[in-house]
Amino acid sequence: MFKGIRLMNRVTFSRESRDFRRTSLIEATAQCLAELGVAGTSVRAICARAGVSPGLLRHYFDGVDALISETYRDTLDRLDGALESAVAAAGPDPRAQLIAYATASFRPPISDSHMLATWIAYWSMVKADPAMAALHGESYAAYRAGLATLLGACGVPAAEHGELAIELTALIDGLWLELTLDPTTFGADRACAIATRWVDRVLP
Amino acid sequence: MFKGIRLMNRVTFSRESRDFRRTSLIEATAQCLAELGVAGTSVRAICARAGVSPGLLRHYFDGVDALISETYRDTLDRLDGALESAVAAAGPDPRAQLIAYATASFRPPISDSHMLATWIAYWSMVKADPAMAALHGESYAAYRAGLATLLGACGVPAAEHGELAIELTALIDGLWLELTLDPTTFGADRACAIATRWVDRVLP
DNA sequence: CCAGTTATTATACGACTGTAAAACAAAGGG
DNA sequence: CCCTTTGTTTTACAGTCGTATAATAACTGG
Repeated sequence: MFKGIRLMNRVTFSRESRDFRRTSLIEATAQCLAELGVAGTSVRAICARAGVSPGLLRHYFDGVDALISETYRDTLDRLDGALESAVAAAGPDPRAQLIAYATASFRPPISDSHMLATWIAYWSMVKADPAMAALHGESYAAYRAGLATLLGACGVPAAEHGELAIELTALIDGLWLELTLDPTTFGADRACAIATRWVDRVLP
Repeated sequence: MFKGIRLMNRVTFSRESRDFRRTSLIEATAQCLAELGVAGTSVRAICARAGVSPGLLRHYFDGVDALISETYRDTLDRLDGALESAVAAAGPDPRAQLIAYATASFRPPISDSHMLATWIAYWSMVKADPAMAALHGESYAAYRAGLATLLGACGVPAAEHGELAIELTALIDGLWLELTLDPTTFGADRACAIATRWVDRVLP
């Protein structure tokens, strides 16, 4: 009946690879941010979610800030993947690809009412951490470049790519922000319709 | 030489009215959020900024969350005032008024690179506090209603006011967000130009 | 099987948090 | 001048934070 019970009750554990642990912690971080917000996300919450003890975080990352930074990088990579998938699924028509790229932000996995908390965490750090600011700048530039390419394929003159890419990016960001802040104002379908209307207004 | 020195060194203080103290604390909160971000804003930071001791906050507000909520309300009131001023300064031309309303967000006092931290604090609470969510909803609806009125004055058919108001609001929010996140991507002038171009594309 | 390596747990630390409440003193009125 | 009211300071508390580190044990190779 008492077989296997330790007097000191230290938990048994299994060793995992460095990659496995880092990935688990990154995923746990994203989940905690999304579900608990910035205020509820702590070393203890993350490690509990990852199924490890709190001291482990500092073994694999320089600190909790470094972990959040890596999580941001991971999130951006996933977003890139989602955008590529959306465009590929749209088929060969340039207009359809542009609309797919533009409206991907209003669908899972990019849009989820929990994602605002995640982005709030990242934005908080962008102003304070040059590495995060650089990540943000690169990501934003890449997104706009993707839009510019698709606008070009739709016959928009090259001289207009830059401004229109900024404009459409801003429209998408603004719609996404309100969608996550308050999904009752308008829903994903309406956001898609608005973005599509913008595209059709602008295309030659 | 030792005249006026107390043995226990308790600080001298002066009494102020309830209104004065509440207003001081609200202003101190906005300043702390803007300059120190969410992570750096605490009861002690706010009260130091307001020139009072930390225990005073709980005398005048139910807690730090209630203070931030009031500060949000105050911020929204100030924004309303700034929008009204911008429109009044634009003169009687409907197009000029619409553009003034739309571009006010890219100029002080609405746009300031420190304001992102303030909005991040508010957004964090919108998802958790129904009163804050209600404030947000009312504010957003009022902003859109203002736009719809100005669009109407410019000859836009009534049936289009709703969608166009959402679209322009989103564009402004998205431009504002990027402007505060990274002012090097494009500046206030370029944001104003983009918003103005949208207006002229849409007006009959 | 044993020894060595190192992933992991457990624990402690200093610092900070928001809140609570006793003590003090500013201010006004009698 | 004295007393009362109450705004304000001071101090304490319980709790949480991220980090550091000693101890333990999982695992592999000889």
